[in-house]
Order: sequence, then structure tokens, then C-alpha cells
Amino acid sequence: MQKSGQIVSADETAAARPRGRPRAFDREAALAKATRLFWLKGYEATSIADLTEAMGIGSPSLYAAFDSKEALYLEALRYYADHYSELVWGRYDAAATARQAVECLLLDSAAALTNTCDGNPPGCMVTLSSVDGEGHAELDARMRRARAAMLDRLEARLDQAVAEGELPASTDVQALARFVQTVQSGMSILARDGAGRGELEAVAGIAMLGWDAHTRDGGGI
Amino acid sequence: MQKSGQIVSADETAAARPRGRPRAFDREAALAKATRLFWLKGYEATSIADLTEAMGIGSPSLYAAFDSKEALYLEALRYYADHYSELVWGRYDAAATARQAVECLLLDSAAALTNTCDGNPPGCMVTLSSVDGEGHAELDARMRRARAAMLDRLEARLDQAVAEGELPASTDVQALARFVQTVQSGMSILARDGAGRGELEAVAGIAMLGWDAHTRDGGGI
DNA sequence: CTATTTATGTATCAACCGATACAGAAAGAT
DNA sequence: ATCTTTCTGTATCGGTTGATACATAAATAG
Repeated sequence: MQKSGQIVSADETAAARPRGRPRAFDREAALAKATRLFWLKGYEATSIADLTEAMGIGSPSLYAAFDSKEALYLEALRYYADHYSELVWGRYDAAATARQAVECLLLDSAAALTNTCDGNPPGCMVTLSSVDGEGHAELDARMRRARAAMLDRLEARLDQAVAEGELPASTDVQALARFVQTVQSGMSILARDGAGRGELEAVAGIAMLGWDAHTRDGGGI
Repeated sequence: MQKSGQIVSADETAAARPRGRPRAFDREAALAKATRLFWLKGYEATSIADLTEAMGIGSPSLYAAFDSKEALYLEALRYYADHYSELVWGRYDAAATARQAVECLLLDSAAALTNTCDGNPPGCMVTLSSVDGEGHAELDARMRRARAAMLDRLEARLDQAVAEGELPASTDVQALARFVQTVQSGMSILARDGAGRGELEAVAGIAMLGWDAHTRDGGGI
């Protein structure tokens, strides 16, 4: 890990170094704390006082480093995607077949959504985000787009599987993708209510039985 | 022992009528408005000003009719359960088999969660309630208990099906019940994101394929 | 009628919200 | 060392939150 965001290359540091007093706190570490707080309590319920206390800084420092509460939340979302989406989507991207990809997605979700040992809140920050529409329409639209992106990702992989012949042409790609998204979203709610990894893995197993039955022949409908 | 004659119990109406000025607004109608507002925006994001405006009353009247914002929310929860749970659980209770019960639950959920034509917000009020833990621990515990009650209801029906021989003794009742709860919970999130009834019904169909595969023989695991 | 009891509207409470003004402190540039 | 630039801590801004005090209006009981 790097210290306080200082860059390694020497020439760039000398050129880009600002003239005045450097920041006294680790911006990345503070962002990590803010991310966990937003992740745990949501946008509205997390106050500036909560954030400054968890980050160990005063409010002017917060507004100097990040522009506003909303901008900080957007950065927290990026931090979350950069640090945690790999746990869920890593094996999905590397899988050889769509079935393996989805199975990895659900199993890895079961593990990641319940991984509270290192201080992470249970459930997915994006799925559980309940930013109310009124007054924060921009954030709400951003969250909806993030959730829609997951559905697009699933549909793209399923379309590829149909094109490659892994899945029959009669597969209802949209319905199957939405089914996977439904299970993954529901797992976040169960995780927040205290369900453990093994319990969610069992849910994933039954979901994969639905996948198999649906993709076996004409969709089963 | 009462004298024969007046069965209507006119004494109760006369005796129970309060002496002073009667309430000028319909308490039940105001509770319905408050319920929809809480359902749409959640507990924290709904302010007293929002409530009084929607109900068409002033804040003193609100605090006279209901004790506090928290008490009003609890009454809204009861109103929600009394008026909307029948749409989802009605055919579940009347179904002859556990499979029919679960299928009815998921299909009726697909219809109810997307029924926004008469002003109802999409999704389930209980599932989507994201009352933050800190500061409102009592409400949070209540919501968790409500969600746990759904799981108990599913497990009880599955246990009965195993006892009656509908399902094989090797059925993993807890996992199957959690699977159904996961799908139903996930459907609320998709409904809030704009998914329609047909799309959720297709999800329910694939989920029932998972049910069939799991209950066919030894659980399939 | 008068007396009593309750609800309503206005106006406001203390506490907290997100966001800043200000002055002093700290560190590189020269 | 001095200057310049930036950050930090205190203290506070206007606005909103949930919740009330108060006086008034309204409706029943007698």
C-alpha cells in the first residue's frame, strides 16, 4: 500500500506537487471509511457528522478533499466498484461457459455478500441503495443505471452463449438474465437479514437447477 | 346475560362516543395516505411535512390521532398487512399442495408488486424497508421480524408437505424456503426498478423449474 | 342556554442537517 | 528566514427535522 497518496515516479511528484501545506490525512483511507459507512447506512441516513467522525477529520477538510456529500457518495461508489466487484465478477468474466459464469457469479456473491469478517457490511451496496427519488434524482438515476448494467452484462453473456450454441436458440435470454438478477438481488436482502454464506450457497444451488431445467430443452414453459 | 330485544347494542354507540369535538378528518383515509407515502419513500425520507400535506391535516392533528412518527409508521405497517398481504398470500393459504402454494405466491407477487395503476408504489413495503439500524433499532427489529415471519410461513408449509408425502423426505426444506424468499425479495427490487408483471412472471416460472428439479429426487445436489 | 371536552390552526421549540467564513497553523519555494 | 499557498479547527450559517404551547373553534351533555 502507498502512503498518503504520494506518487512513486520522482519527476512527476516534483512537477505535480502543490506548493502549500499538504493534506494531513490519507485520502484513500478516508474514502474507504466513507464507503463502508454509506454501504452500511445508505446515503440519506449517513450524516456529515457520521462521516467526519469515522474519517477522523473536520467538515472543512471533507469539503476540501471531496466537493460535497453527493460527490463523496459518487466517489464511494467508484471505490466500491474498484475494490469489491472483482470478488463477484472476476470468475464470471473468466468462465468458459455461460453456465459456469452464472454459477460462479451466484456462488461468489454468496461469499462476498456475507463476508463481514473484515468489517464489510452485508449485502451489495448498489442493490441495497435506497436513495429516495425526490431531491436526489441524480443519485437515484445513477443507482438504477448501475443495476441495469448488471442485467445488460448478463444478457450479453447469454446472447453469446446462444450464438455459440451452448444454449438452445429457444432460450428466453431476457427472462433467464432477469431470473439470475432476481436471485442475486434477493441474496443481498437475505444477507442483510443475517443469512450466512452456506445458506446463500444453497439458494444458488437451487437457482442453478432452475437454470438447467430452463436451458435443457425448449425452455420448459 | 342480556335481555332479549335490542341486539344492535345501541348502548355501546352512545356510551363510547366521546364528549368533545369529533375529529374532522377520516382517520382511516389519512392512514392510507401515510401508508403509501412510507411505502414509496421509506421511513427516514418521509418527513412530517410530507405526511401532513398528503393527509391534508396539521401536525398537531397528526400527533393527536397517532402518537408519533414511529407509532404512525407501525400503524401504516399494520394497514399494509391488512389491505395488501391478502393479494399475495390469499391463494397461498388456499392451495392444496405446497407447490401450488409457492407458485401462487410468486405469480401473485409478480402481479401485486407491479400493480401501480391504483397509486400503489412498486415493490413490497416490508422487503424494501431500509430503516437504518442506528437510532431506530426498534423499527428495524420489527421489519426483520416481519421478513423472518415470511420464511417461517414457507418452512411450515414445506414441512407439512414433507409430512404429507408431497415432497420427498430428503428435501432441504430450509434451503428451498430461503430460495423462494430470495426470489420474492429480488422481485421487489426489480419491480422498483421498473420491471413489469410479465417479466416477473417469467422469473417466477424459471424459479418453479428450480423447485421442480429440487423436489424431483434427492434434491439434485 | 351554559358548561365541558376535544380538535384545529398558528407559531414556535430545540436539535440536527449540509455547507462555510474565518483565522491560524504548517510546509514547500525562494 | 521569509513568502506563499494550502490545509485544519472552531464556530457558525440558514434551513429542515420531529414534536408542542397556546389560544381558538366546534360539538355534545346537561
